This record gives sequence, structure tokens and C-alpha cells, in this order.
Amino acid sequence: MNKGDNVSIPTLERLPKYCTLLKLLKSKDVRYISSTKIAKYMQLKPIQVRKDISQTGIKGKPKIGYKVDILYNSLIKFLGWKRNHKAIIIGCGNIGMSLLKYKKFQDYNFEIIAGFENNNNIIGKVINDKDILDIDMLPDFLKGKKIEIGIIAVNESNAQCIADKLVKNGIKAIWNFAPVSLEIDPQIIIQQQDMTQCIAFLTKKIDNQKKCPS
Amino acid sequence: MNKGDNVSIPTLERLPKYCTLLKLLKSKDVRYISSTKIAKYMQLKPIQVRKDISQTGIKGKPKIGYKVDILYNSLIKFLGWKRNHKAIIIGCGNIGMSLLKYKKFQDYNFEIIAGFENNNNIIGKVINDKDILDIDMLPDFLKGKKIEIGIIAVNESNAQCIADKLVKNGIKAIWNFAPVSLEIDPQIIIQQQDMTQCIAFLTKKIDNQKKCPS
DNA sequence: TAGATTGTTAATCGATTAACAATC
DNA sequence: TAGATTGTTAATCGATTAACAATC
Repeated sequence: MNKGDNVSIPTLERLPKYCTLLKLLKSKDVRYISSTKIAKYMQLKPIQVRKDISQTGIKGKPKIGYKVDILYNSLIKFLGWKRNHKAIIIGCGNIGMSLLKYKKFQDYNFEIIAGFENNNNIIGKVINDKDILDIDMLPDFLKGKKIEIGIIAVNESNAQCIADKLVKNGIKAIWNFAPVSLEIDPQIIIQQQDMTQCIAFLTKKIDNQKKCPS
Repeated sequence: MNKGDNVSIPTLERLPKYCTLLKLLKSKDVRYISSTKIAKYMQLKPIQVRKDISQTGIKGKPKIGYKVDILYNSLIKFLGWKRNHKAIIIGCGNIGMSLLKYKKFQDYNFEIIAGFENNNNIIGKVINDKDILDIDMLPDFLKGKKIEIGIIAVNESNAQCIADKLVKNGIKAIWNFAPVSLEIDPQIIIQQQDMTQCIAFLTKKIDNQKKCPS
């Protein structure tokens, strides 16, 4: 096991934000950056930035800081973004469609290669160069294609059944937009995308502030 | 300050999931539920469920557990979902449009009442009964309307400027879909919606598993 | 050189988990 | 009643933060 393989989740979630900033700095021809400055940009503490970076095994230089291009490249590599990752979407309704259309995934070498549907009015469409296919073609489609990620954008009642189908056909990771907790082989990586969490955060925080205006 | 007002973020993010489950139980006429069973459904530990629930001030009964309808109602109330929360969207491209179309927000008493754009080809459209208006009309539109949440779905380079405009016009909370960290009055509640986090999680976990297949 | 910055080691903080008395 | 379950208090675990020697 490599050094950074058991990186903590909070750190893992901050790393892409450093990438975004470093990309910007690169475009402005900034050569070196210190944890102090990164922290200032991102409203974090310098020590946390250093801890995060050190978790990935990247080294800086006292007094100088980190070399922008090296740090950027190492982070991209660390996150696995040097390599292409392929995904398919199941469910091409409102959410599924917007993901199919989304162009920025390619910035992360993340590629949605097709959509799947059971609605005949939608099957056959081509969105952003990606075919929408009949869900029945899923098993055949996945054979030999090295697709690692299945994005579930169907409704709650169908999510579990789709998840089972994906796993059965060799999918390694699931990104689930349906608001249900999937029961699934723990070997499979699950990322739950829960709108309700976001709404809860917003509404609760607003209401707290109303009660105790400072 | 009420008891649950400083509820921890991890707990706050689990509460809506309990709501989802309780709603299902209610529809099946289940009257009582124990932390043990909730935990089983959601792949958590019973003690964590009890701790979460107790943070909201809701009480259960030894041996019996929690009354489903009371627990559900109390959680909804706690999260602020008894009251209507109004939002507007700035930027009606791919992401903004899909949020305008999304019907399930009403389940949480969360209401997007309009969209704003600067593109003349989009201004004037009506999506899901919601008008898309010229961004220049924003200040007038917000006057006296008690809109608390601004959803930013414009590109990176415009996000900060839109955020400033929203705050200037009395918005209390921002849900930011642009991949930049906004610099803003700390009084304002910010929820950062970061696709890159999700992608980082998926790609890194997949690559770790490749290296050490168990 | 002097001083800013890194990276290590230790301290603190907060969330999760455990233990168990109270109780329906 | 007996036993399952709650809720409290304490222990553990892990992430953040602090302190500081090493160093360019």
C-alpha cells in the first residue's frame, strides 16, 4: 500500500480545490506558492494545507514553499486524473440529461460514454455526442469495455434494482443521485449524492440565524 | 438558543435520510420504530441513530422506541421544512435549467421562484412555471419578496460578482454550484456544491482498489 | 546572515462508540 | 415479570491545530 492510499475523506475532498487554485496560478505564471498563501485564498489554516499536501507524499521546501507545476501535477496524479475513467448513466430524465450535457467532466479525465433509459421517447437520442440506449442493452454494452463507474439517475423505486444490475455486470463504483441508501457488496465504492442534505443544511442554518440574529 | 441549534454538521446531514426512511415507514403504516431498526436500514450503528435523534431534542421510550409520525414531524420541523423557503437561480445554463425543472424540491417546502440570465436567447422562457428574467432585474425583483436563498449556477469567472450582488440585495444564504471559493461576509450561509469532490472520491477510491485488490 | 516556511511531534478538539443504569 | 430499548456518562478514535526544530 502506497503512502497516500488511506488519505482521510476530509483531506481527499479538499485536494481538488487546491487543484483548481493551482491551475489558476499556473495560468498566471506563478512559479512557487506557500501554504500560507494557499490557505489565504481558500480560507483555511496554513497548517491544514501543509498536512493535506503531506498526506499525498508531496514535499515542499522551507522558505520557498511548493513549486506550482510540480504540486499541480502530483495532485492530479494522486487523484487518479492522469488516467481516463469511464462512466455510464442510467436514467436520462432531468438529472441524467444535465450530466450527459455537462462538458467539464473532461477536465478531470472523467468520461460519460453513454446513457441508458427505458422510455422509448428518449431512447435513440444523442446528447453531447453520447447515445442514449435501451436499458436492456446494458449487459452487452458493458462487456469488455472497462467501464468503472455507474451513475444512477433513476427514481428511488428503481435505484436498488439498477444498482444490482450494474454490480452484476462488473461496475466498480456507483454514483447515486437517487435518495435511497443502497444495499450492496461493500467492495463496491458508493458515492451518495443527496440533495436533501444540502437543503437541510441551508434551511436549518437560515432558521437558526433567524432565531438568534447577531 | 434552543437545544438543537448547534447540531453538528455530520448529524445534520444524516437527519434528512431518517426523514426519507420515516416517510416510507409511515406509508406502510408502521407505528413505532427503534434505533436498532433504523440503524439496520441505513447501515449505521444504533447508538449513532440515538445520538443524532437526541441532538434534536426528540425523546423515545425505552423498550418501545420512537413513534413514527411524531419522530417524522419533529424532524421535519427541526430541519425547518414546515416553513416555506424561497430561492432564485442565477444562471440558467445546463445546471440552472435542471434545477428549475426539478420537481422534488417542493417535498421539502423549498421553492425556486425564478431564474435569471444575461443571455437574450434564454431570457423570457418559462420552465416548470418559473420565469427566466434578465439579470438586470434582480435588485428590483428581490425587493420586499423575502427570498432567502440564491443559487449560483453561472461560470467560475462570474460567480464572485453574482455572490456580491446577491448579498447586497439581502440574500441570506448561497448555494454555489460554481467551482470557486467565494469571499463573502461570514454572516452569509454558504453551501458549496462541488462536483470535483465527488469525482476525486470516486477516482481515488477506484485507483486504490486497483493497486491492492482484496 | 536573518527570517520565512516546511514537516514532525505533541496537544486539543469534536465526533463516534462503548458501557450501563433507568424504564416501559 | 423479564428483556429490549432509551438516554446519560465515559472512553476511544480521528481530524485539526499548536509548537518548534530543521532548513533554504
